[in-house]
Amino acid sequence: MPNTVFWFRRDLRLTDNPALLAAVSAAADDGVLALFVLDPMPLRAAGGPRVSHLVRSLRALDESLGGALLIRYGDPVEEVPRVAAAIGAEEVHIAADYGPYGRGRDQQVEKALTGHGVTLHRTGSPYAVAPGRVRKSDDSPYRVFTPYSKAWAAHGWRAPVAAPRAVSWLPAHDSAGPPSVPDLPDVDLPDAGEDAARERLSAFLDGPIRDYATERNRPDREGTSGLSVHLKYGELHPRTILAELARHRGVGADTLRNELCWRDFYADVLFHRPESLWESLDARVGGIRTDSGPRADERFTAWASGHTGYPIVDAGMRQLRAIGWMHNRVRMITASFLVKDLHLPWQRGAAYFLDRLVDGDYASNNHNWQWVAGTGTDAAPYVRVFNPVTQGKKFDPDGAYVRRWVPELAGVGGGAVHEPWTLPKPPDGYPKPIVDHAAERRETLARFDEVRA
DNA sequence: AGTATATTATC
DNA sequence: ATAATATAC
Repeated sequence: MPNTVFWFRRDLRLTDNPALLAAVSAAADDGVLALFVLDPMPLRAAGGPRVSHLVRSLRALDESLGGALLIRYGDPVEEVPRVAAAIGAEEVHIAADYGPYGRGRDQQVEKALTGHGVTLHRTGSPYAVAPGRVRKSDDSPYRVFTPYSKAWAAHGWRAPVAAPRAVSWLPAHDSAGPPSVPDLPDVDLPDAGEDAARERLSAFLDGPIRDYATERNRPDREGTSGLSVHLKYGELHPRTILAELARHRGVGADTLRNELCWRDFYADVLFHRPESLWESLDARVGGIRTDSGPRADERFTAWASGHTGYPIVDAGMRQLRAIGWMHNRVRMITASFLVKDLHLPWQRGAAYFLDRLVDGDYASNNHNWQWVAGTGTDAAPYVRVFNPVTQGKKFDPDGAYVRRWVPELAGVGGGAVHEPWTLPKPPDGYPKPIVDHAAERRETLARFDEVRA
């Protein structure tokens, strides 16, 4: 096998990725150099947890492979041709995702490689079923989740590949260090790397999966799978999870399988309709009146910084800012608040989430925002407006989640923390609600009526 | 995977 | 009186 360059996009997506692993293993067995050339990392403070996870993940991978990975951080359009030339590479493998979307950089790299005598391969899909594979009998894509999920289950998925064999690598000789990681808050971030991912999966299957269906909605407890970040960085392949789930029975296994199906479904939607990343799938609902201007900007800032006066919203936004992760239930609540209570476009919130989330995935994030906004594939016959107080009381009944992330409310006991404005002595330093939920809900319903008419 | 209101069940 | 269930938007 000739010398080979492997370019992985910002998301590694190597682990258990059959095509990529086969190519990497073959190259490694021949003693050729394999490389990771990455997009420039977002080094703003906002990306801190993400940069941290990526660097730790790469180091773990390097360690598991004997410490001989050549890792470069830089613009792939420049770095891939440079490295390919330096090692006389005849092949370049690109791990592409989402098909039409995201091909832009690939094409730029491809263009930069023309005339260098290299063969370009696109390999790998970080999904259980590759986007575009599950189709209706007339070959058209599914537009609704439930029929897709049935076809997805019927389609089935390959078994995950085995872990890579022991490999012998040429010594790394690159001097470029990793990007500096911005100062991170003093909280525990999840461990990075394949071993950590598999440990998390085992720990989840050993217990939490039993009550996953309900506990996953409790931000005050550790009831989620915690696997999203590992999926994001390719430390765990969905097929690995599905293979393990096959050995478990029950509603918990069914629920996680369904979540993985959502992930595949939204990637599939993006594959077929790449414009859906930032354009509303339902143009009519997407045309709803939104607010802009200085007052809207102030409200956005209050939302992003966690100062809306609605405790569950503020707790979520502060958790996101602190650790680059937010509980999924709270993601829905905070997203609903931005769109339905503050009347801001969903794209603004989606962009902020992508900027901050360590597990932020284009397809899942943006299509879930469309779901919340009512512009997505899910055509509910009613307008979903999350009530932040009801949701808080229901899913954080004791208020423990709010107290953990909103220190101004730490002294308020029990579920009353979800409506501090009703307390005889509202705590100092915590803002009053910046809008009245009941009034804004009516406003949203009225604006929906405008586009429905 | 929503919310508000009405109805029925349960203490 | 409060909780579970049903229904409409």
